[in-house]
This record gives sequence, structure tokens and C-alpha cells, in this order.
Amino acid sequence: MKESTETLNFIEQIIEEDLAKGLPKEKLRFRFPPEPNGYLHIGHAASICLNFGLGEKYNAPVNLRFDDTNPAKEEQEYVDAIKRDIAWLGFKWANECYSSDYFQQLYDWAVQLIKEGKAYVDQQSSEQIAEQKGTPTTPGKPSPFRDRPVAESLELFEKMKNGEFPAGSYLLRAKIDMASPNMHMRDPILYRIINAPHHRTGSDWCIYPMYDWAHGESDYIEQVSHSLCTLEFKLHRELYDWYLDQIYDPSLLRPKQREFARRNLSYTVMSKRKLLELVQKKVVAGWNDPRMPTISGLRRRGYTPESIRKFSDLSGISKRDNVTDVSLLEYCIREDLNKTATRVMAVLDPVKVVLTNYPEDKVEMLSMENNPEDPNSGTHEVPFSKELYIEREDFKEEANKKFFRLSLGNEVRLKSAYIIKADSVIKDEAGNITEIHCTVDLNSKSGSGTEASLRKVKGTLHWVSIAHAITAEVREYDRLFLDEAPDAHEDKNFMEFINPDSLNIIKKAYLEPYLAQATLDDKYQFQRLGYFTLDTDSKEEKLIFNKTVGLKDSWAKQNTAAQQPKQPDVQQNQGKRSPLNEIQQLSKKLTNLPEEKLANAKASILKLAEEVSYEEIEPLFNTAAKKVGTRIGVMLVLGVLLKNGQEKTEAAQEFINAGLNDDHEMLKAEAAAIQ
RNA sequence: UGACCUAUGGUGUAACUGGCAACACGUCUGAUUUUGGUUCAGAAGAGUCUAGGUUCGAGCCCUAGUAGGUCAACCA
Repeated sequence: MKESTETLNFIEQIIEEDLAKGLPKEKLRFRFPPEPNGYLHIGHAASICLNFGLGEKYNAPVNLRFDDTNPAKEEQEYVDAIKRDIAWLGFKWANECYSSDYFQQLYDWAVQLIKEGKAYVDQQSSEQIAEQKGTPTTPGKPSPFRDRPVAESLELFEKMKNGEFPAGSYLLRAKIDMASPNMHMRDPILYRIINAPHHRTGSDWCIYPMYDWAHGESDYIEQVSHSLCTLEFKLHRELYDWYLDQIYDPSLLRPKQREFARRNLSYTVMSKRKLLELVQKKVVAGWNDPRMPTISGLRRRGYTPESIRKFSDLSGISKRDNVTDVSLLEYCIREDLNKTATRVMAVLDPVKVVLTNYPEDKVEMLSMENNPEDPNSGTHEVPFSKELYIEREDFKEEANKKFFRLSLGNEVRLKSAYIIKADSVIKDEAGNITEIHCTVDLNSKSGSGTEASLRKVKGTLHWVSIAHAITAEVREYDRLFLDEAPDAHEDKNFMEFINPDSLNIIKKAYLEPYLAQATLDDKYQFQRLGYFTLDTDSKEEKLIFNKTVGLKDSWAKQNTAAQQPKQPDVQQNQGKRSPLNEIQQLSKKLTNLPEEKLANAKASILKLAEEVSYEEIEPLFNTAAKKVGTRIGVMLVLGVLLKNGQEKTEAAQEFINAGLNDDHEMLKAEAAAIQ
């Protein structure tokens, strides 16, 4: 038996440690805690897959808990959408929970806190409270109501609950530490008054608990062992633990909060607020627009649950900021669809082909494989006749040898049909090709096994019989933003990077008739074009297909590369290092580089050296002797400085002398060059 | 000018807790192919932010820097 060498992410390691320390495996319990104020997106999928994945791995229950403590923002519509998305991803929650289910318990605990002198009712404005709170670098001041007698707080809290005060007039605050370096510990708010109907509790409550108070205690009530959230809650952990300390019964399990980095995807944004802005400003058609990174958008676009789970799996979990390239997501969906999608033919930009030697009225039904990757997928029939459409870009009158498609005098195969040869073209007055006249080799029928059919030809084209084709609208999508990280610019708003061409609608595409029976669940590969699925806007009399993702296209890549031979290197958009820093990085490799690269590295160092001052490099003179690369780099910089008129100090001379006496040839040489 | 977190090929993650850096995507070759897809074979690309230290030995530990992120909502 092979020992499983599967590596654990840091969350799994924490769990394993807890298990090793004696936590019984049966006590493991997780939760996914969305706030029902928006749709789930691919970033949430990371959290969903983490929590539910852990549940599957350890055979532990995972609750779906709606964090619904703010009636002003939350709606039933979102609850329904969230449940739909999680179920679609293929996960089953143990219990459907709501923080609002615990309002009474939370209230009782709050009363207990007041009685113990650990909470008090405040009645200042939010401005006053904010001012007293201080700043991260200066301590706060206590509220004048901080030492209000317990009985008075109790009475006021009771009145708050009974709706005797207007919204915003009173608050319940925990009494912790106004001087804590952690702002969250400076007497955080436990309850505020909100006069809005709650989607579940209606008007039962006028006071609502804040996140920190509700979340940790909900974890505790549900006996969640590991409460996993994103990094921005790291500073909340101290408060999470403080609240737990106040009510914790040692005979019960104590939840543990741990934080991981949220997942970002390149060329899109991932915050609910920003996605909502795209919806509200009508940049997209809605939360489930196929260009949106929402689960519902991806679903409509044609992504499968498997592909999204695979993506989460490959992306991993860690604690550093990240921007995962969309190409990984695209890889995941292609990989899935390649194995499962039915192959069909569709022509999006047609040009007419006439087979001059094919009988006028003849129609053949040809057989086409549904999926060459799956031997059991069967075949379907596709009609063939004298007049066809092929893709306009699949023909050129004259072509070089790199063009594998149809051109005058050359042969090409029609997928699952015959080999044809282009003889002539007909053009309109503007010079546009309107018809391509070809002769067909009638002995070359696909699958006939004849010698002619086995002939090797350079290219294979997809096609559609004009007389039999059905039409449909096809929607092609491109990235929503032109910038890799549209919301990572301090000086620019993410909306400035919107791609104006993210949607391309082809009003009339021609499809093989088999597609007339397509359903919303079907996934197709339009051969040589990409993966497509029916859009929800589609109607029986008007089919609409979404392009999920294109096939990899090394031909297109080759072409664009040829068009723009030298693309300026647009990388290095973050972490602008200082020249000295870059020099140090370059230097350390110096001793390991092959010659050509060595010359380049040296040249770069010499150039960067112009921007470095003597004061900056002097400390580097006592670089450890074994770090030869760095010493060489420093020597090079020193050379430049001396040449530019820098006085040769004692320290510099010493450094040069040390270099001269070094064993390393390169260092010795560079020292000799400037001594 | 405080606290906390983070730093490994272009990108995302690994490295059995100290033994000279692995996997995936992407990129580039070549083969196969009735999809310029798939598949297969291969290549290039990082000495792990910098400096010092501990150690026989450091990506992992310590110190100091640097860079990025988070925190001052009656949001979650």
C-alpha cells in the first residue's frame, strides 16, 4: 500500500492537529455562513468547497447558516438564490440555519452580560461614538454612559427591545477596553435599534445583534468546531474569543475561528458591492449575466458544477493575497466539457459553397460521432447537399502553406463528409466573395473506407447544409474588464476598465438541424469553435446559444503573434522595487548564470547603478563573504559610482581589497577593474 | 505613525515541520489526429523579498529591514 502523500492545506493541518490533541472526530462540524444580501460568486465557491469539502473529507455535518442580522439589507430572494446555487454545486447541508433563529438566546445572553457589568446602554450619536473611539494609533475615550448603573442599562435595554425608542437613539455596547490596539475591542456595539421588517422574524424584534456578537455565538449554539472565514476577519478573532469567554460552558465544544485568503479572479471584480454596481448601472443584464463571476452567471454561461469544484480544488487555500488567472477556470471547464459535450456543427459567419458536381436535388444523411472521447456516446445524422455554408475565415483565395483550410486549387475535408477542392469564386461588385465553387470527390465519403476517403488532407472544416440549416442567435462573451485586477488601482475606479466589447451578438448563425431539439441542460461543442449551451432567454421559435468558452486555438494565437511581433512587456504592475533592491536580486544569481544571461544581468545592474547612491551601498560592503553574487553586484555598483565622481572612501577601498583577495574569479576580476 | 497578517517560476499552490525547490495552469517544441481541439512525448522558466544570525546544513527557526494587505460602519 502506498502511503497517501496528499498534502494538506493549512486549515486541514489545523484540524489534524486538533484531532491529534484529542478532539473527537465526531465533534467536527462546519458551516457556510452567507449573508442573504446578494448572489454567490466564484470567490464564495472557494469557501463553499472548503467547508463542504471538509465535511465530505471528515464525514462531518456542514450547516448552511444565513447570517441574517440586518433586515435593512437582506431579502428572501437572496436566500433562495443562495440555496439554489449551493445545491447546484452538488453540496448537501446538514441543517438550514438562520442567525435569526437565535435572537432570543442572544438577547438572554446580552442581559446576562449587562448584569455582570460587561455591557451597557449608550445613547450617543454615531459621530460622538466614532470620535471617542480614537484611531488605530491613539487610544479611545470612554463613553460618558460607560458606568451607567446596571439596573438602568437593564431597564433601557428592555425598552429598546420593546420598541419604545426610535432607531439610532440607543445602543448596547460591550465594556471591554477603549485603549486596546485592536479597534474591535474598544467597546464594540452588541445591539442597535432597526425599524425594518425582517424577512423571517417580521416585526418581532426592534433590536438586532451585530455581526461579531451573532456570529460566534451562533457557531457556539450549533457547536461548530471550526469557523472558517476570510482574512479581513482576522482582527475580529480577539473579540470572537472574548464574547465566547463570557458565555462558554466548558462541557461544550468551543468553536475556533480561522481565516484564509479570499480568492480573486483576473479580469473581474469579486465584491458584492461592485457586482451590484455593475447590475445597477446596467453594465450587465443582471446578477446572472453570463459575463458575471457569479455562480448563477457561470451556470447560465454553460459552466458545470464539476468545473467549478475542480477550479476550487486546483486553486487551493492559503493566506496570501492572490489573483488567480482565468485561464485556470477555462482549463477546468474545457476539460469537463471535452469529455461530455455533444459534437455538432454550426457556422457563425457564413459563406456559400456550391459543389458543382453534386446532384441538384440529392440529400444524404451522414453519420456524425457525438463525442470521439466517449465511445458509447453514439452518433447522430446530419444532412448534406449541393449548397453549403462554411465559415468565411476558412477560405482564402490564395494562401501560404501555413493555412490548412480551403483555398483555390487546394483540397480540404468537410467534417464527416467528403473531400472538396475549390475551383473558383464569385464576387459582388464590392469584391466580396459570395460563392465558392468546388468539386467534390464522391469517392471520399467519410467512413466509407475507400482509398480516396483515407487520403490525408491538410485541413478539416465544419459546414452546414443551407437548405436544412436552422438559425439561432449566438452570444459570444469576452472578459468584462480590460485590466487584470480592475479594483487594485488606487488612482482609478474599477469602472474605468470595463471592456466595451465584452458581448458580441451574432443575430443569425446557421446550425445543423439536430440542434432544434436542444434543451437548457445540454452542452454542445460547435466543432472547431468552442462550447455552447442554450441561454435562458431562448424560446422555441428563437434559439439563443451562449458561448461558454472557445476551444484552444493555436492558429489564432499564431496569427495575433505575427500581427504584433513585439508586445511591450506589460508585466511588473505591482511592487515597484527600488533600484538597489533589484540589483540585489539580480546579483545573487550572478554566480550561477550562463554566459549570455550573465552579460544581460551585468548590463542591467550597471544601468540600475546610476540610480543608486553611495550611502545606499556602503552597508552592503560587509555582506557575508560566502554571498559572492551580492558582493560582485555591489562591486559593479561601486565601479559606476567611482566613475561618476564618487570619492573612494576607506570602506570602499577595504571592500575592493577584500575582493582582490577573494577566491572567486569573477569577484576578483571586478575588483581589479575598479581598484 | 500603532496592531495584526503575508512574501516560493508569469499565475495559483506544495515541500513529510531543518536535508540543496515539486505539482497544476500558462508558454514553447515535436508526434498523433477527419476538430489548428483532444491525447502523447519533451523543453524553457524560481535558488524561495533583502541583510544579518543560529546550524554540519535554512524556503522552513531568530533579529532587523523592505514591500503588499487588513483594522477607526448603529455592514457582514
